[in-house]
Amino acid sequence: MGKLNLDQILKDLDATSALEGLQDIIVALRDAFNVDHMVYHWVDSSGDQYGCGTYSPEWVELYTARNYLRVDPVIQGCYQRFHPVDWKRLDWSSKPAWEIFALAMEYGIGNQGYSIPIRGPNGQFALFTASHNCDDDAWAEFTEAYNRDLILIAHYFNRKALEFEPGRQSEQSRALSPREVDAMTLIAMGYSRAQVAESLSISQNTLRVYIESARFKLGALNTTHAVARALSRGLIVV
Amino acid sequence: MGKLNLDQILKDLDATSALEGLQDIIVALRDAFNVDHMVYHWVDSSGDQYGCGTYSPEWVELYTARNYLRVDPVIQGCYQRFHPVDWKRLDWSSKPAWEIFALAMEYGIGNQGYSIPIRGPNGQFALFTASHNCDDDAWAEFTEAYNRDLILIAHYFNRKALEFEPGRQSEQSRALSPREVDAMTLIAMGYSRAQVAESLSISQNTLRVYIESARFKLGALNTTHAVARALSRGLIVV
DNA sequence: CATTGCCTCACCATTTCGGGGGAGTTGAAA
DNA sequence: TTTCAACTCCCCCGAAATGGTGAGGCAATG
Repeated sequence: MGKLNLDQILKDLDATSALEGLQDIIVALRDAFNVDHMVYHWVDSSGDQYGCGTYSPEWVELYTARNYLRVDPVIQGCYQRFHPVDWKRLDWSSKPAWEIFALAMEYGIGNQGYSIPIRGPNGQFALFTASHNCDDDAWAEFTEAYNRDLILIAHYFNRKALEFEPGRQSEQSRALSPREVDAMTLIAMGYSRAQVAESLSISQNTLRVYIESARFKLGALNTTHAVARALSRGLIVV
Repeated sequence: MGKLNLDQILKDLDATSALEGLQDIIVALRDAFNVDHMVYHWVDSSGDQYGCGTYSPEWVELYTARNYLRVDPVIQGCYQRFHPVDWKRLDWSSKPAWEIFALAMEYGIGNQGYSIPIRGPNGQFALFTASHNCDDDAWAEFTEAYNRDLILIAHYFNRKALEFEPGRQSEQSRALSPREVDAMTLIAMGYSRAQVAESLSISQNTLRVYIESARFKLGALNTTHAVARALSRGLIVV
C-alpha cells in the first residue's frame, strides 16, 4: 500500500512553521500511506479543540454540530486505552454508535480505521487516525505493516501541533502545594470536608483554605471544578 | 554506538509474559544501545510505582528512601513536557536538584541522559530513560541517531508493563445515559446545579435525579466523587 | 531583612447539596 | 403486553459547603 518515505515526511513535518502547514502534511501522509483518510484531532482539559485532516468539510461540520465527540466510540474507546486501536475492536453496539458509523460511511469515512491515542501534559488528549475502505484482511496487513510508523508519526505530529498552540505551555497552572494535593486528593475520593480534615489532622477551617487556594491556582469555579481540573492535569491521582 | 536490532527487541518484548521478563529486556536494551544505563519507571493512579532498569540497587534504594521522586528535575521536567528530554535542558539550578545530580554521578548514573515521558489513561505516567557517561557531542550524536527508536521502544515497553498491571480493566462500571453524561460534564466544568439545569433546559429537580443516578452507577459517595470517577474512567471529557 | 509562599486557625451569613419521598411520560426490549 | 430504563417534574428540610476576611508562625528565597 503506497510508497512511504518516513524520513522525508518527518523532515517536512519538522520544517513546518505554521499550523496551516499541518494540513498539507496530513494530506501528504494520506497519499503516502495510500489510505482514504487521515486525521489528527486534539482536545484539552479546557475543552478547546483542534483538528486537521482529510475528512470532507460536511462531515466535520455535521460531527461538530451534533456533538458526536461525546458519543463517538472511537473517542470513548481510545480515551481509556493506551495502545492504538483498530475500529473493529471497539464497542459499536449502542444505537448512537451504530448511527454514527452508518453516517460516517455515507460521508465516505471508510469501514476500517486505526486510531492512535496520544496524551500530553495537563490532560491534553489527541487522536491520530487513518481510515480506509477495504476488507478486514487488507486492513490487518496495513496496520501490521505500518503500525510503528503511524505511532511515530502520531507522536511527532502531536508534538508539532502543540508547538503551535499558544498558551498551552503558559496554561500550565502553578503546582499545588503538598497539603493542597492531599486535600484535593481526599476530596476527589469522595470524603466530606469533615472527614478530610480529620484525616489530615487539621481543622475544617484550615482545610478550606487549602481547597480555596487550590481552586484559585487552578482557576476553578468551585471545588468540584477544581477536582476535575486537578485530575485532568494530572496534579492529583485517585 | 552498538548494534541495534529493533525488530528483534520488539519481538522479544512482545513475547514477554511476566513482569520479571521486562528486567531482562531492559538489560538487553542497554547492551544493544551500548549505554551505561536504561531505566523504565512508572507511577500509578493509586500512587504505587514500578520500575525496572540497570541502576545499582544502592542508588534505587537511596532514591526511594529519600523520596527523590518529588525533587528530581527529570521527573518534574518530563511531567510537564510532551517530548523526550535531554537532561542537559532541564533546570538543575535548585539546590536539591544539584545535590541529586552530584549523588547520581557518584552512583555511576552518567552525566548524560535522555528521558521519554509516556502517558496512559487514568493519569498514568511513565518515564523511559537512557543515561550514559560521555561528552556532549557524542551524546548529541546518540540521541539524534536513536531518538525514534527510543520513542518506539518506550511506547511498546510501557504498553507491555501496563498489560501486567491488574485492576486496570476490572474497574468497569455501567455506562452513563446521555443525559447523565451531559449533567456530569457540565458539573465537572464548574457550573452550579442551577446553571446546569438551565443549560440543559430542565428543572433542578430533574437534574438532581441525573446526578444521583450517575452517582449511584459510579458507586460514588457524592457529586464530586462521581465527577472524579467519571473523569478518570473516561466517561466524560472536560 | 524583607518578601513570599505555606501551614495553621477563626467567625459569619448565605447558598447549595443531599436524602427522603412520589409520579407521570415515552420508547424499546423481552 | 408487560416490563424496564430513561426522561421529566414536584414537595420538604436539615446538613454541608461556600465566600469573604483576618491573622499568626515558620521557612526559604533573594
